[in-house]
Amino acid sequence: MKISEKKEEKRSRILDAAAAVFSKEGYHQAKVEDIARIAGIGKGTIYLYFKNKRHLYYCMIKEIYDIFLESIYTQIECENDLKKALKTITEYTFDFLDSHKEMANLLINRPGTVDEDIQAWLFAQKQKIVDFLAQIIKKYADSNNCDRDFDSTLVAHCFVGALAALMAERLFGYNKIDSAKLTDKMLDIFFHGIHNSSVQV
Amino acid sequence: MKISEKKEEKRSRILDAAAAVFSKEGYHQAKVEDIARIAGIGKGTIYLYFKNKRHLYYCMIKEIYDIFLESIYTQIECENDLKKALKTITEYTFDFLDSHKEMANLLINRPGTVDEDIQAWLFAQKQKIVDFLAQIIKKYADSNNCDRDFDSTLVAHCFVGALAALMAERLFGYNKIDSAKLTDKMLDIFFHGIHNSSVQV
Amino acid sequence: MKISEKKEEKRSRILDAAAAVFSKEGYHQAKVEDIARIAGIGKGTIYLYFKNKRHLYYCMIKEIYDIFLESIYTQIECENDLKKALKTITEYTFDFLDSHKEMANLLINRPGTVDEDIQAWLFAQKQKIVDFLAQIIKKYADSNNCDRDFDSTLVAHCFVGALAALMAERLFGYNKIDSAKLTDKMLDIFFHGIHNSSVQV
Amino acid sequence: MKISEKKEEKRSRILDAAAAVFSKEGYHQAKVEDIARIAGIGKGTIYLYFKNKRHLYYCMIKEIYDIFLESIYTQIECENDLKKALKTITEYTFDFLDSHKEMANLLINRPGTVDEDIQAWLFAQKQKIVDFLAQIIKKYADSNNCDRDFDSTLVAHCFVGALAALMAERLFGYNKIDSAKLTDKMLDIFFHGIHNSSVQV
DNA sequence: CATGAATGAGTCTTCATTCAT
DNA sequence: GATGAATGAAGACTCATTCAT
Repeated sequence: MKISEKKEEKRSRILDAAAAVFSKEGYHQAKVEDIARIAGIGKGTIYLYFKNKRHLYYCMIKEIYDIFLESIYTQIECENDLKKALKTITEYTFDFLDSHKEMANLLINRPGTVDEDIQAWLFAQKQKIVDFLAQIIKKYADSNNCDRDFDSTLVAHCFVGALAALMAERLFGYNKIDSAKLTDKMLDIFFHGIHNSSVQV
Repeated sequence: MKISEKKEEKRSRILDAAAAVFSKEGYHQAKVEDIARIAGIGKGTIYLYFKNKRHLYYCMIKEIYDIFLESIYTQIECENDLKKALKTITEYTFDFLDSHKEMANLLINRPGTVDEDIQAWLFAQKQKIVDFLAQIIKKYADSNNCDRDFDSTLVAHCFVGALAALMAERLFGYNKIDSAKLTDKMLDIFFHGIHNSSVQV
Repeated sequence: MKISEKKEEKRSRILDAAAAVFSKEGYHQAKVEDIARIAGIGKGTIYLYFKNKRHLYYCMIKEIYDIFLESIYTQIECENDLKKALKTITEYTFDFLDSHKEMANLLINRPGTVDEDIQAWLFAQKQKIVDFLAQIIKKYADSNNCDRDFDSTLVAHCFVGALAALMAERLFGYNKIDSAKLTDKMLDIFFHGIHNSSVQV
Repeated sequence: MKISEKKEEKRSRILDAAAAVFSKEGYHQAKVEDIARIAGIGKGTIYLYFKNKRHLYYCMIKEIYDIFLESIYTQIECENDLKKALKTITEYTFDFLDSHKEMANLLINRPGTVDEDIQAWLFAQKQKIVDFLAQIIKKYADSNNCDRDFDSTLVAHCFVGALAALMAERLFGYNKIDSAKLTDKMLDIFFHGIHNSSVQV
């Protein structure tokens, strides 16, 4: 127990260091030796925990994704109101990335840097998010006897895309209004569009 | 004149080869030698036209962006109807990427691969697009005496994000409906949102 | 006593494992960790018995040589008939290597793999064998009032060389006739040469 | 023509340097960088001529063998007298190794150091020599209506083995009598054996 | 005593870049 | 101008050895 805890703790230290270095330098510029130094361990030790640099990168990204997705799922699972669900997701996303700035940069601006396998994996992850969203959007549309006919998957893609764009923007300093307000604004557009509804009345 | 034409032509050949290789391999996997071979010239010749690999990459991306942006601007400049303008932009974007698939992949999935400078430059380009869109959206909102109060820059970000997401999706095979239909669907969501407006009436 | 017996037994297990691994992989490809695993002990334990990898290799080879040489000496020591002595040596050598195939391969095909010291030691061992043979050949020549004038050391070298060559051949599958027959054929050549003696008569 | 000559010359320089370094250090201790330095070129240049260290080693050994074998074949091809043929081979072998001492050491004492493929290749080369010898021995036996019944391949193995043993001995300083005398002594043993023929008369 | 987690020295190999021709 | 042979800096990875437990 103690040993496996220790190993887990060291593995975690390596992943943290990897996150820091990969985020700052990008995959190719990052040096394994730097990651080791920052983790406070020897170069060779990394290879006791991860098969190679690529594998370390993959594990690091995977962990971030897993934490993120699991958290989202947990928060949403009992929510039946679409607006509330999307609000939760959006706000959580903003907050999550606010507290993982470097990783956010990596994920948003340098995603498929390594090779096609990892690019495909990242794509699959995004697909999962989109499917999840599409599902709850569909439920909403059905339950509201919505007369409008929209492709919920397409809607989900747009939503995720918009979210990603706003996060990217946020990362570079613009628009540091708090996440709740930003969420409200974004959802307003998403739910009502930009059409001047007053005209319709 | 003849000489400078020849030079221009060779420079162009190099950029094309670079686009092909960088798109397929990504920046770091791409080898200068391969680019030279595909361009049908000697390795050293590339260095007569471009300072180094990084510069070649930058020039190549810049050219794609310039062609793309200029084309957009030209098509839009006299358009006063927002819907028509966005439709033109969206459709053109889809078509452009359909005919530059490899570059699209590069730009969407491996953007800031090289270093922070290029990442910043790419960010600036995107900003330009967003600003341009925000401007025409603003004009639309003002001219319609729109009662809704939305941040046109934020709207522009969402629009660009959604567009990017749909293009990424398109690249990987889903949703091969023609660009005109996809554009219509997307704009519908963008203008009217997903809210069940029938309820409101 | 019990303890030292236990130690001896463990040392022996390590040497056996070393023989197996070194034979299969060669000195440089062999990993200390593999030897430890096969010996069923921890990696560090090996270093309680042997100073380092090189020393382990040396001890292992030395043990094989010691067993081999001692056995030869014992079998020969009272033999006065050269032909019988050589027959015994040759047959025993073939049989010994038949039952230590991997080691045979190592000793014959990858002898001085490690460094000059071990190479020199191996050379000295071979020298010992040659000297031993030369001695009994000399005795034979003297006792027979042999009129031919041959350098018994040179003869011994030739004999050992031929023996080694036939063993190498044997290792790779050719000539799987039994060792007794092979011995007879070889000794016939050695004693009478290939000259057509019938012509002389 | 000039270029290919130059390339050939450089390739040759690398092979010479490789022979020097590999002979002195053995395959695994040898550093590619040292070979480059001794060849008077940059480290990377070696990789323009040879796929990798292993390939360089293989090419180097192969060249030595090719020169050696071709020379032997040429000298022997018209020789019908076995004794003269063997004399030529033996003497040439001694002289060749006298003038390629380091390589001789490598070939004799550290042959299959690298991996099983190279070991197998070396074995095949030796086989070729043995077969060649066996063939001329057979011819001799047949043409002399030799009444003795010996396996010419086995004889060839013994001969090659004896030769190798004497060369090994020679390398370490013993027996620096000239190659002609050594050859005579050895062939005498080989043709007439050690049996006291005087007894037979 | 025994262990195996940790270490880091050591090396091959790649490839952007240069420069003599 | 154009070339491509030559270069060497740089970095991932291995594994013998140590030492805290």
